Amino acid sequence: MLTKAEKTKLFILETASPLYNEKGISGVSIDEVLEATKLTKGCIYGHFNGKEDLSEQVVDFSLKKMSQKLAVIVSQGKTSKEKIFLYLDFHKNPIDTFISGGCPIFNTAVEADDHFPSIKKKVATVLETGLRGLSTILKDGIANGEFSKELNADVFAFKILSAVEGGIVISRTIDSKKLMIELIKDLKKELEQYTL
Amino acid sequence: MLTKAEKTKLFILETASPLYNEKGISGVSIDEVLEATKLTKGCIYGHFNGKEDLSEQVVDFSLKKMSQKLAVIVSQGKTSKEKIFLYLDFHKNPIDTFISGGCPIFNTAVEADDHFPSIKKKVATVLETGLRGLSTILKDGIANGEFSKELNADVFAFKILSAVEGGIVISRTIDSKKLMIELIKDLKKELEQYTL
DNA sequence: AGAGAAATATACTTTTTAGTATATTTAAAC
DNA sequence: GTTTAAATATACTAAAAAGTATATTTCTCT
Repeated sequence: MLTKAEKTKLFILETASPLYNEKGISGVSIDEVLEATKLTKGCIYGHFNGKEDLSEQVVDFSLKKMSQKLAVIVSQGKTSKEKIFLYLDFHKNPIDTFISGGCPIFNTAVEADDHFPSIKKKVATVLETGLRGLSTILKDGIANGEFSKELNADVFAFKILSAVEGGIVISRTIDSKKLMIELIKDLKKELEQYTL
Repeated sequence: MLTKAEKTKLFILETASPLYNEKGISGVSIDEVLEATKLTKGCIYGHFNGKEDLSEQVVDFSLKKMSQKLAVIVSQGKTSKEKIFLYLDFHKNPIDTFISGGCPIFNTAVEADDHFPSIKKKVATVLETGLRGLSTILKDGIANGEFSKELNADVFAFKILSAVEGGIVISRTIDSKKLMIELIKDLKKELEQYTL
């Protein structure tokens, strides 16, 4: 059973998570978190050591939540191909995302890049794990005869991840998921070419 | 000839541009712009109506600068294939970018997405223009017999843009351009498959 | 159920950041 | 070159945001 304090902390993280994902780390003030949670300073500062600590923990929470979700999605697939297809299909709706505001991994990567070194490190780990995950699925597929040896797993993993994440941002900005859906179809077709 | 005021304004935009690109709109304070330019409040507020106006004009400046650069790059190519290859090659070094801090179009797209509607509109236009540009090059290539009719210009344009932009962000975060270089090779190879 | 500890609320201070009023300097047109 | 308008600097005010001290409530453990 969770103690009240643990529940409250989780509630803060859950509530602040979309806020940070929409507005970015620098775009969110403590007051906005108070407003969103309807809690008070005493409470927030009881759970976090300050703005920086709060930001880091919220970002961490979002990154973990997103990573776990993707891991679950992919794990539903039996074959390697199914796993990749599930991963792709998960991104069919870039407008309404799992956490509101787009992909937290990517959003954080863009913002942390040049001025949040500790957070940048965390995102780097998440991205590297994601890349390795996709690449491993593809390599397994090659090993068990699903895919041709011609398939370059590392590069195709990077291609999928880059295209999907990039596609989300563009789709959200131009407010249309049409091209995203076609991109996913296209990436599937590309993988099919390597299917034995 | 430029008047002194015009020069100063341009100098502010030039100097603030990488700052905004690195830290994001919400991450930059007026004081940081003063520090970077070594100018004073009176001067800045003489050229801009406030933080919002400054932000918008800086972002606008960066977007224009980047778009123009890309247009020039692409225009160097004689054939459609050359144009696309030049566009791809331009992104071989995602660590040291044209404007420091990555691609301003993409960075702005991510941040403006949910809480800077007027800026979001501007980025949307830039992205749409970029997409149309790439797509037109591909269609021209099909029309003049460079590429097969099998090539879906709109989708491939979106794929290239998404993958390249996404690839930049990932490469910068994991601090390695290795996969980006391979991605570019791979995208070239993909286009080669449609070359007649 | 009651005592002690933890969590939360309230009211405050400090710091940071944005913005303004006014003086001074510099550029451009005559 | 002098005048006038524009550009820039200085010193200030206002607002917003972060952070703290202390009181009160609510859990949790015996």
